[in-house]
Amino acid sequence: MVKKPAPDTTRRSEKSRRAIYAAALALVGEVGYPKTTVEGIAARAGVGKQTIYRWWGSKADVLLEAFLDLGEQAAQAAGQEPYAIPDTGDLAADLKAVLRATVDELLDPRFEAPARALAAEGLVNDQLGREFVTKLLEPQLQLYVDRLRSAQDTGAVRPDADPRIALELFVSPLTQRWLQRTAPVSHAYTDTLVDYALYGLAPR
Amino acid sequence: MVKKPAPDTTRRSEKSRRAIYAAALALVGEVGYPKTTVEGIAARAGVGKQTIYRWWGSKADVLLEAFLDLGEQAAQAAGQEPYAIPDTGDLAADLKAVLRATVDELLDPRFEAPARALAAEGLVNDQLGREFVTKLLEPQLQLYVDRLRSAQDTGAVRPDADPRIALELFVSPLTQRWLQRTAPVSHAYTDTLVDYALYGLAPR
Amino acid sequence: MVKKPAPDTTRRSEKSRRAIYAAALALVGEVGYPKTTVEGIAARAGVGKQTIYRWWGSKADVLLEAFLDLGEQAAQAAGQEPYAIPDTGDLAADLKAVLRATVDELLDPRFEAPARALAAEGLVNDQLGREFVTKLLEPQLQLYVDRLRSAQDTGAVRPDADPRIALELFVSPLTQRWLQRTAPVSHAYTDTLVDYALYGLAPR
Amino acid sequence: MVKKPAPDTTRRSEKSRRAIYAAALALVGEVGYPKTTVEGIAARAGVGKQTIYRWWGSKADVLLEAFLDLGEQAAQAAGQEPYAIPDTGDLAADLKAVLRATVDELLDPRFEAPARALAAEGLVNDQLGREFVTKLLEPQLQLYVDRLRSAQDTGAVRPDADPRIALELFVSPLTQRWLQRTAPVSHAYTDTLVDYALYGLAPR
DNA sequence: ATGTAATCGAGACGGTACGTCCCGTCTTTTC
DNA sequence: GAAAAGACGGGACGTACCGTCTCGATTACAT
Repeated sequence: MVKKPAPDTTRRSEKSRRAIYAAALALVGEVGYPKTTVEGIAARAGVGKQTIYRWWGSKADVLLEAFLDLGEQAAQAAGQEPYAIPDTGDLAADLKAVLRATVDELLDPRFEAPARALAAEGLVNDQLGREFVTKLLEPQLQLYVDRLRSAQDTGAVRPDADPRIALELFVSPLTQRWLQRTAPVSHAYTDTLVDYALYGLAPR
Repeated sequence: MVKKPAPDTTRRSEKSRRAIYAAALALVGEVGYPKTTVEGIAARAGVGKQTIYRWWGSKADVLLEAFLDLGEQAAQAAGQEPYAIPDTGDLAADLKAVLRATVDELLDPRFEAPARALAAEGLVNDQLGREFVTKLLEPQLQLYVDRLRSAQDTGAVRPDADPRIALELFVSPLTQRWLQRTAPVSHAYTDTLVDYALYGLAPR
Repeated sequence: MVKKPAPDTTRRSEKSRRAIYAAALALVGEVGYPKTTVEGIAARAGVGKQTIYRWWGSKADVLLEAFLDLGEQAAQAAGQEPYAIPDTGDLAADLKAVLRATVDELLDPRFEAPARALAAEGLVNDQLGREFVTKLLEPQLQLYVDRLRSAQDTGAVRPDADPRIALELFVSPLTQRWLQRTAPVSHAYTDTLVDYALYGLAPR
Repeated sequence: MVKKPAPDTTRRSEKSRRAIYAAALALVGEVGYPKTTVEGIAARAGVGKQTIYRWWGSKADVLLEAFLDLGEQAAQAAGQEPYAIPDTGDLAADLKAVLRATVDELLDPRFEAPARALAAEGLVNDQLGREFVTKLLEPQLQLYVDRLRSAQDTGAVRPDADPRIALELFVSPLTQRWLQRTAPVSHAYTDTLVDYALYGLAPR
């Protein structure tokens, strides 16, 4: 197998990289992912196609990095953002707060188009799906695992519950509603999810 | 606006339709959705491209119909299938049974590739997403709504719980694990989901 | 070896073919052969690139056919063209007349650019060179062979002279001057060539 | 207009220049002129592309210089070569001898590829054509002019013949046969050319 | 039983985008 | 300050499919 020689990262044009990120995100937002083309990104970024192919393997790769970068930018802009779920002692309140923030983010049009596109591509493209999950999804989910573990310590959650599964009770429904547009998402909705998940559907 | 005259359905070639379904499903399984092309389907089905464009609007449409047809075929083959969730009086048992069957289906390679492809396309293509949800997803979910309503009548589920949200506690996690491959799905997993959803994460 | 299936000639678009010929000749004339691109020809002809690649293997092939067609058009337009060198009995006069006509043609800008381009490409591209020679050059030269043979019958040319070589004495110098622009060509020049060739450089 | 400052010739790397010549000639011989690229020459010569663009304007320029250099090398290697046509008093014999040597050179594969490539490029590229003719062709032809002038002094050639045209009678046919491959070249062929040119085609 | 109109397999067509190859320029580091 | 290295913006390559458009050949209905 002939591996093409890796390009020299130290010579890379930062300006072009930023322009490519911006163009990719803009195009996905404006014309949608399927109509976003490498050629279009290059033209919009004022860049040669080869500059894209030199550093990325596909438009999906570009978009993933652009999206990760967007997340970092937003994080920095928001000041030192916690990267942890608050722990006020009131689990229900903490989860509801975080999920409300998540809802707001999901409804932000700047995030929506690329996030949806990446999720879709990840379903069908194994390699990208793997990256999407490990780089974006898992770190988020881990925060819930941590908070639930803490709740188990204080007795707010049953000690035998598997936190990795438990978090799915409120996270997955939200994700699915948003991705598949089966129904609108709202703060009331996520509040309800938390209540159902914590206290069960069966009468107490 | 000139609407193209609807073709004469009575003259439609049943043989071609079936060949197109078969070719579409086979190709999606073999080379994946993105590499499946209308041209490829036509060639494999021994059919002119126009025959596809005459009856469907895109490869996604073809695949959706092919998949619906596949479902019907499977249903008929399986004899009278319930199209309802059993109601033995034991809600937990009934849900676990249905979800176990669902897991088995999701792991069937014949279903996996096209289902995943359609889900992915639906995320990014509004019109198809809508159809996917209404024709495939909603009917399934409605069965859970019905069963949960019945459970509310018998007092097994709190009367104030919204069944449409309640079902998401166990259905969405399964869907997401399967679609995004965040973790493997199994009978044990869905059993756990049902328990958590019914009895809550908080200690009783 | 996988030979791609020959396209169906009967379905070929005559209009596109003509448009491609016209575009190719125009572009070679306007921007020169090296800057003439398949893409440019397609755009100018209002044709998809594939339509060119379906019927020709390269821009050189296109130009060769376009040029042959141009010759046929011109021939038809000129009414019954001779396709033979006149035979008035006066060999010198006949050759001078034909060569003067050739000079006029070589100086016609409509012929010059494509002819020069094809000659150049033929030097470096064996396959095209072969075609250029057999389809364009040889038929022309054969006319001289015929006329010289006739001259040998009447005693105007030595019977032991090889006509195929003899004709080169006046044809090749003209060709080379024109192609390589070593010196201008004119009626006087070709007249001189005929005289030198017939009567020799040595004193009589 | 800003003319780029001429680089400092005294600092030029002789080693690189030689390597570039060698690479250019080798590549033209191996893959042909059209597939010979500046990038390829640079890589093969172990040289940066800029080093080529600093000293030459195009691959044609490089090849022309490389070819001229090759000629000088060959000349030096062959010992002090005459750079004049021998003058034994027998014009026919002298011309035949020189033309036989020329035939040998034309058939030498080391000369063939680059010479043909340069001739072809010259047909289509005015500037290079001009250089090719003045630097390579004309000096050669001038030798014939000189020898024919001398022959006119001794009465072996008619005094009113224009030597510049006369030489074309035997030189151009040879050139054309070789370049356009209309027919093979050989010693017998050039001998015949000389005879025909000197004594004419008409019976004496 | 025949005429006729629509579907069918086939595939050429005008296009768009692909991913690759080079162009000629520019920048960085080394000698 | 030339040289090796190679990233850059750009343009064209030749290919793959798109969705539309003719072509006969077939087919199934209305006469």
